[in-house]
Amino acid sequence: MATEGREADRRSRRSRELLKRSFAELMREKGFTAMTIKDITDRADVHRGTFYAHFPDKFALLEQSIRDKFRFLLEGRLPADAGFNPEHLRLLVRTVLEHVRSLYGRCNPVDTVDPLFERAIRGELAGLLKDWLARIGAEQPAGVPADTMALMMSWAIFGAAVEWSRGRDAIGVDDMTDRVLAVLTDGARGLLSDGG
Amino acid sequence: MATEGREADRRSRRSRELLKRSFAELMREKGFTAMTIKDITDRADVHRGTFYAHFPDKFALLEQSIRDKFRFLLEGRLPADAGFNPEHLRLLVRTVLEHVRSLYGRCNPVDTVDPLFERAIRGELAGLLKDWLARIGAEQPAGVPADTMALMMSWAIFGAAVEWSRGRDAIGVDDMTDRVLAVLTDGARGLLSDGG
DNA sequence: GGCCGTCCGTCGGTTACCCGACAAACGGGC
DNA sequence: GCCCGTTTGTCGGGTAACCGACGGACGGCC
Repeated sequence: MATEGREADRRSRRSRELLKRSFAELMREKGFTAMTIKDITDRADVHRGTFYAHFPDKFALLEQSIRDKFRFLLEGRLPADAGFNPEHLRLLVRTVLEHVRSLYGRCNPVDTVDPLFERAIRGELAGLLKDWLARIGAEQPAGVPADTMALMMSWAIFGAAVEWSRGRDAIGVDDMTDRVLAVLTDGARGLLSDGG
Repeated sequence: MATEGREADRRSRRSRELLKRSFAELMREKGFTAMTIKDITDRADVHRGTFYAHFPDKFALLEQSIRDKFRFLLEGRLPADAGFNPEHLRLLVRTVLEHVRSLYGRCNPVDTVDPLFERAIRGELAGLLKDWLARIGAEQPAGVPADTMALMMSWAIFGAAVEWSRGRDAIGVDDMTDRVLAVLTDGARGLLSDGG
């Protein structure tokens, strides 16, 4: 499986890259369900067995390619050395909102791979947040470990994005971003302290 | 070394191809003497040691690439199932004449790799002729084995081409082709029988 | 002269990959 | 139902490629 480590053996990196590339091409040409493992490996000029050394099945490769695409999107908008601060968090939230909406379009577009998309994007999101938090170093106020914090934030952001994408009463991206940020930074404190 | 066999291991074929491709690119970009083995393998994304598993040195790769180019040129002009007959032989001779002239240009163009070019093209030529003769099957009139016949023809054709390329008194390609063909098919019989 | 950086060619140990074959699951046609 | 072709996922044995290090050759520079 090789763990996607970035300093892996040269051969491993190459095979992975070849598989991803040919998968992307076939995605455009005949779509996900139509393509077969052999199609992918033939085009990548790689033995079929090698596929299974890298991915458990076709779905894992799809998920990986979604993650890659999302990561690529983020790298284009965020500075390379981005950390956990209001400005970057705003950019992040906004990007997720737009990306999810563009995927979900109006109705749910894809047949059965829906939860796969969610896992992929949420996973990438959580990973990024975890990195940011780790770079700050300090523990969170209430002794919450960074992992938990990152995970919950990723769910929150993603959930908001999905809900917003489906909603008929579409408020603007900017407004929605504001709301999400407000919840992320302050939580429900306001409601608990003075609300009923 | 892997003997260039066409049904070799997939990995072998791929590495070879990557090396050749990156060699060709570097040939255009910085030339033969300027490029280093590491340049080639870096671009091919292949370990330096792998290079030596395929080619003894840079010169062997150059020779191989010349052979490939010449073979490609021939495949474009000759039918795939070409055999030993007057029409194909004429095409072959003509192609060699033109190719050699285009390489040798006016003066000798390349520094020290001159004999390398000769070996490459002659070798390819002899191989092709040997295939043709083998497909006919029958032995030659005087019991000359096909190998010898092919080898001598290749030297003859190539020598004529070189001489013609250098000659100031340039007769046309067609005329020269005729002459070469005449010698190839009839040898010096005419001179021996009635000439002095 | 001596020093240094680069390139060459080779080697031993490790690993990712290839190959062919296998059983199992699926779908389509009779 | 049964049969058949295709795809899937797995496995054992063999091998090409990787990696890192080595000694040596070459050229530039002080």
